[in-house]
Amino acid sequence: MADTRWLSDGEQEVWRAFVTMLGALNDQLDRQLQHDSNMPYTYYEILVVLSQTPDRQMRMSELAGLRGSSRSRLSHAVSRLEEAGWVERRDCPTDKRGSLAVLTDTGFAALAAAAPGHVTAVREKLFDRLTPEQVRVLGEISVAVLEGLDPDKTLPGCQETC
Amino acid sequence: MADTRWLSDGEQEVWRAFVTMLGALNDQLDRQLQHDSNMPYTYYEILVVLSQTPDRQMRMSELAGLRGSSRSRLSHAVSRLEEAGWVERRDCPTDKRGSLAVLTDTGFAALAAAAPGHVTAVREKLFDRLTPEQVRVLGEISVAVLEGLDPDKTLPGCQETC
DNA sequence: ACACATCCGTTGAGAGCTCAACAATGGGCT
DNA sequence: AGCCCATTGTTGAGCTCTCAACGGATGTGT
Repeated sequence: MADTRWLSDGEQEVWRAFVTMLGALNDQLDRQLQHDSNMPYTYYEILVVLSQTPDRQMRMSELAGLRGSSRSRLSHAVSRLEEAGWVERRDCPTDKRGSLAVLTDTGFAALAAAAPGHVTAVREKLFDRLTPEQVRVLGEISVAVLEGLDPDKTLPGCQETC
Repeated sequence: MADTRWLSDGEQEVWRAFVTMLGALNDQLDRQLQHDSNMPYTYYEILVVLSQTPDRQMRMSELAGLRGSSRSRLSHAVSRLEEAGWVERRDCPTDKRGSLAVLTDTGFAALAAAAPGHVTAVREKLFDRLTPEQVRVLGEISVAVLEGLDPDKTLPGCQETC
């Protein structure tokens, strides 16, 4: 461990700026959604995925895997979404172990109400601040980093969902 | 609100990749620290800031502001760090309202032990995956986004700490 | 001096997440 | 069939964060 490759001064600066930016961006987007639509960002993402599904429903396990979330986390989240009336659980017809998460009409309406504010925030905080070239490179970077991350999580494929 | 400027297809792709990358990166770095050194990333950051201070101590308020953390969050965190024996609270001599967070020798040792693993993880997961040009642009992007974020949080200046 | 607004740090309740343990089902192997 | 192990989803405890409220100190204006 004595031969740790420390970061150069330049890398440290980038890392520091990157981490600070990440934290602040997350904070502000999460706060916007929580304040205006009363849902945390992670729940918003769940609703989005369900809404893009043909039947507005999906196996719990698939839903979790698609978003790099643990089963436990998703189960807790869906319980909470159920209390809000935005999602319902249904038994999976083909696998007695399984559950389906189903987006309700109320849930779809809540999502539709939340989306404009969220998208506007993303645009103002992120895309409006960057040149097209920077946006392009940001995409490259994201994909490059994702490919190097542990086993599972490359970009979620669309085979099962589309 | 009817005239929301939605994201283009390209922007959606970048956003999706970016968010996924962010989540996975955070997850893995946090897990590494938690697993190998038994501290969450946010606590690690607190120790780092304190260790870079001349006296290894800082006002609670300044420490919170420097990292974009709420006072409440920092107070809870320092309480926890105190239980671990890594930090101590001391009264501020010039302001009877204030408290100083002081890094203990044990805390410094814990930080020194945690640093190599963390830096290695950052290098492997992030910098080793990127070209020098991508690193440069990532820095640009981070600064650009930071400058556009709400009032307080530009890059923390070094006037008060250095 | 005195009142008033502001700032500092803490506290407690509640929400979301992680982790380990668990019951129930499925699927492969003999 | 029966056995073994993997998979699915849930649960409860513990931790961190947020939010609102608070008591104490500061300093500002009159």
